[in-house]
Amino acid sequence: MAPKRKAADVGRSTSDSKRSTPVPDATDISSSDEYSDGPEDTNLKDVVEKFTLETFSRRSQAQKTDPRFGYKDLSSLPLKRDHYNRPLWIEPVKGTIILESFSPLAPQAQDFLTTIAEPLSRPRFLHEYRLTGHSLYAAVSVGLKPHDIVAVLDRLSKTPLPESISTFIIEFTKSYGKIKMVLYHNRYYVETAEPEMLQMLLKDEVIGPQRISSEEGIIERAAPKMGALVIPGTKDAAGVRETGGQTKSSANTRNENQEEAQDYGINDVGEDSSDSLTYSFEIPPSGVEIVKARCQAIGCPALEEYDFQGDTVNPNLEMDLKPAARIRPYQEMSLSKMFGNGRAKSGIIVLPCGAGKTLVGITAAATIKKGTIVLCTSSMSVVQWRNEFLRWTTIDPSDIAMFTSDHKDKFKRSTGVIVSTYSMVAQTRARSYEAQKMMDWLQSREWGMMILDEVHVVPASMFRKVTSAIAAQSKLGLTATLLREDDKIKDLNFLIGPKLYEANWMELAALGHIAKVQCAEVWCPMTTEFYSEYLRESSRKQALLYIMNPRKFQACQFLIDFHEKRGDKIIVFSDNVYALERYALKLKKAYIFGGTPQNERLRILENFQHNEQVNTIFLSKIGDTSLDLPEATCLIQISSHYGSRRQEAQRLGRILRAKRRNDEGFNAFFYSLVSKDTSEMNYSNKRQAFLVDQGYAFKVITHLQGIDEYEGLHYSTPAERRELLQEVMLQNESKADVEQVTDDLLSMRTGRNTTKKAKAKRSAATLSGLAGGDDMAYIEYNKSRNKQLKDKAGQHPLFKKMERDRQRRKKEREAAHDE
DNA sequence: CAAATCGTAA
DNA sequence: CCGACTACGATTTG
Repeated sequence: MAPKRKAADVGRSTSDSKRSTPVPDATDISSSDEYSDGPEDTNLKDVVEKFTLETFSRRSQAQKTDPRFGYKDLSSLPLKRDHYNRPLWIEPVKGTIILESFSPLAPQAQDFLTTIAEPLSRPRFLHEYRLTGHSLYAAVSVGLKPHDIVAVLDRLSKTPLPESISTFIIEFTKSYGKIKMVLYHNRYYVETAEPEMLQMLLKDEVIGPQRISSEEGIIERAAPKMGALVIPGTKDAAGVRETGGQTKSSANTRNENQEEAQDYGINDVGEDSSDSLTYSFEIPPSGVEIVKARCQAIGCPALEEYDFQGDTVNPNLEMDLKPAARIRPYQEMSLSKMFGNGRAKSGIIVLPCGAGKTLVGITAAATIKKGTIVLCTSSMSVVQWRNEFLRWTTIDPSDIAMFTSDHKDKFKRSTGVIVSTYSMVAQTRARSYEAQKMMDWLQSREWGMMILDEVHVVPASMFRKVTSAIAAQSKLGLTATLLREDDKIKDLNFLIGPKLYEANWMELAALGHIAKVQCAEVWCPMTTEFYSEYLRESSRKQALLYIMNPRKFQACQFLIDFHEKRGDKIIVFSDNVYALERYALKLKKAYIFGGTPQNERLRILENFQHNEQVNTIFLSKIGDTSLDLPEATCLIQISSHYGSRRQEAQRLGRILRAKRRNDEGFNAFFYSLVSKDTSEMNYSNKRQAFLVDQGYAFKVITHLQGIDEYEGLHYSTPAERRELLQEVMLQNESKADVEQVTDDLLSMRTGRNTTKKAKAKRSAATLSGLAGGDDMAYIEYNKSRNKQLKDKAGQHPLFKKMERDRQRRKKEREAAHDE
């Protein structure tokens, strides 16, 4: 049986001809009975396989393929006569599209490609995209028609569009975007433009029963049009621009490029022909999740759209952008994708940090003018969102409320904007009385839109609950980096919606919306003392060694000094708190980490921003997300966590919004200090992958110009370095000590052997859990026991260590305070 | 305010 | 492929 399945699988694994493969092929032959068993069977299978179309094409390709190019060798494809006028290379096997970004058509092509394909890498000259199921889903959801996609691709391609690609597009989009989940007068409808699709849905075993059989039956409606909707803040709204006929018809403001683009058939949004009809049937609110899940399972995900203009049930919110507020072209572009057909689509907008994500969210809210809920990751950003709302819109301050652990406002009138955090809403544990009341209130009403800030955190198991917990008619996700190191990012397609827009960092930088950045990786050799220790140690201690590498310290010191003299404001990042502290103290700079009290943080940041004397601060990874950093112009990274691309991007984002960015020749600087020949190099490469794909070039600096003549470097004598090494090793040993001891402690206390030794550093309360203490009495016992143990702190090495940590933190706080 | 607890990233 | 490991934030409670 096994070989048979194998053959079948091979037949099916063609990425392109998935559905169109005719049935009588290898599968059929091999499954006929006379060949099904016996030793020659496998032999025969091989023969049969050899003659399948798939193997054949694979082999013929393999023969021609230069191994250095792999599947990207396109040399066998015929070129069109005028290929030099056309900017695209389309590769038939994986759907990779290469764009020559120097082509005159590149700007239009780029708009088009970001809509239909996933940008993989966009360095300077050649941009790489890939057609995927998801990207096509996104494309049709903003209103593109499959045959238009094929036509435009063919027009832009240097080679005739591979058959496999056009089949792929047509086949995959056949079912996408056909089904819409519409909330109309506060009732949920499953809507489609094709009667056959409707019949199919009604016959479906899961979806069919959900239908509410009403006297209306199947409802026919005219498809919605953009109509008179104008996105506030755009030039249209201001009436500055003389509107041509086409601008009127689809109020996405077209810039010059797009008008040209028309010649190539790139008009991507809102071109529904006026006489089309839609068919829909009603389902109960409780069925929405079920139907969506089912639609996804049968391969035609339902789009969510909110006909907010027709919504008369939810009260309107009086809110408008202030007349002075102008949104930038790319923000406009992203919003036009969202409101393409006069309804609000759910989806995700990707803009780099500092490019005004908040304003996009606010403008969307001001367009819909319904109750809006904003979710962010920290309570800091809650406050910021509220302030931004007040800053950009005419909203009445009493109409915008916050819901965090210390603010539990409600708005007085019937509707408004509420800003909260994910954890507040996703919370499963006991809530305080107030919070519970608040949650009930949140869940009892319907929201016009849910804005999800930093949407890449949503796929985390806890946070994904918010999408179902709160009844919102449309969802807008905002993020700078739509990537995670796990593979949950694709879940967003169905939790929120497709990616509507993704900006190109380089382009924004060129236009001056974000700062230009020079990225450099500084390679610091290890000193011999440190390197010999490095070679001997286990990986964890190695990390400390390469972070504390004296040469790296010197490089850091040198760079700080160099940039301070240039008048830059510098942020130094270190994920390792110990190193952070050592560096900062040695260089006499302020530093902030998790243990720094709130008021202290504010004071330091305040000084950093306004005090001429304070030009450098050290931050732990606290600075990645939850700190409202004043603008900096230079960033130095001395240690970082594993290979987090998102973190790297986020950190870079800290210098993108520099106010001086439009000064002539202004550059922001991003340094990554790496100890040579250590595992740090690997991490560093991984981390940079995203930025490199965005088009940033990392320069490698092996020797800092002028560092030799620099006076007053720390650790310039062997004696100093030995001292440092000793300290570092001591730090190591104390940690190693604790692990050893706790190991013993655990086995002693649990009577179990040490399979769980890694958990040993947890608090004693957890130990009771490990011991199998499930019944309450035992836990209680352990609690009091814990107290006893705690009281004895100082006697046992574990508690000595804990005590030391406490003391250290206290001291740090004091030290920071004195500063 | 500190501690406990849970959740997150990678 | 799953669990390393550590630092951190938010919330609630005492």
